[in-house]
Amino acid sequence: MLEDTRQNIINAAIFIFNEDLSAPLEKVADQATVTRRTLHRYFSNREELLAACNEEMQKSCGLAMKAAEQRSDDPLVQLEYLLYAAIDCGVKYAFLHKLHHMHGHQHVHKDKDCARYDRTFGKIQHIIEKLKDKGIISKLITVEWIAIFFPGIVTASINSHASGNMDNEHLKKLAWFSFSKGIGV
Amino acid sequence: MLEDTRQNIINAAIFIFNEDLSAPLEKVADQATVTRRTLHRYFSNREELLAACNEEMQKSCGLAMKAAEQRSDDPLVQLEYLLYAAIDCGVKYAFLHKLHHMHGHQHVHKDKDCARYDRTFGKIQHIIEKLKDKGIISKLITVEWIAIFFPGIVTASINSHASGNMDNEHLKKLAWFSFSKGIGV
DNA sequence: TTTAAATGTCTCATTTCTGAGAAATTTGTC
DNA sequence: GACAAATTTCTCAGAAATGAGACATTTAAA
Repeated sequence: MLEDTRQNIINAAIFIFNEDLSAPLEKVADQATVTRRTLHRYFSNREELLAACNEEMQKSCGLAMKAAEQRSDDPLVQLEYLLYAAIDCGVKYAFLHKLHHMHGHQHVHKDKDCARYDRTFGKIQHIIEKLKDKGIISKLITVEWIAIFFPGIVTASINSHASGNMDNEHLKKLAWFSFSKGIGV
Repeated sequence: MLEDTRQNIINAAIFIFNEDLSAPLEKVADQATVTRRTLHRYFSNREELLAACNEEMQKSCGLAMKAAEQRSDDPLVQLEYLLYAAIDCGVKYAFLHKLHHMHGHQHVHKDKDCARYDRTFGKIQHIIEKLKDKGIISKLITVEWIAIFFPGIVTASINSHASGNMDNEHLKKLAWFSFSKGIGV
């Protein structure tokens, strides 16, 4: 119950902060159907809560990405699973990505947190390069663009899932179709 | 000069609010290199400023989309121009889209503002349907997904543009490649 | 160069957000 | 049902954000 509440608050925070980073903590409490007072017993301030969100997102996304990658040896299949995994991570992926690409955030690999982020998502870039070498992906498409395109597709899928009028598995298939065709596979 | 400042503040607000809707107004003022006092002389409160942002985005995006559409009669070419126009609108497009798809915003066509938004971007959906009827777009891809995919590509392009390491025209071409292939053209 | 408009500076009252103590209430467990 | 833990309720003080008045300074245009 104790850990439940804590986790519950973190999830609520990720959900709220993803849309409005400076939202009052009361909104997070409301989202978690908890009193602001309770929230403060778990997290003494916004910074601490944000740190917990970050930890949760890093851990959760990290595990999901790693598991996805290990499901196959074929880089193209890996890429497909990685896309599905990212979509499954949902808001956790979206918010983590936002934090690391926000204006004002200096993303440097030297930073512990950025390094961890890079370790989780750098795989994708690596796979892309491999596929490009093999000639599976059109040489005309730059790696930089694909690195932007991938999270673009993921956040699009998450938005679609949020608006709710679509079967999740079908959605993922569509996302993969658009992504794979979009990089010239 | 007077209208300059006003416009300047609005642009700054769109930029800041797009990333952080509840950001203190001081951040907007800073972004506009103006005092908070000056900002308040133009907009007596946050709500008024947001309304002005909305008006600016609607007007600006509305004109751009209309112009793009009129550059051709071929629906596929229209779609391409619409994508370019949306990317050119940049943060204005991104924030407007966000506002109308935010959790908590009930998007109903009856609402004046939502209707205006729909009038501007409904064209895209209409074109998609036309292309689908003609068999140019794969029947397997749903219109709902494309309606999500389009803004996904646009925001991806905007993010890429923001991170700055890419030529704008090239970026647009890549975006169009990924979008058109991604919908099965 | 003068003059009016616009902006900046300093200040202040008000509101909202934050963080936490203390007691009452609910929840889960034995 | 009794007990302990967790949460709520009520409360309050301090911090931050907001909105605006009064006057100094800058800017642009005649």
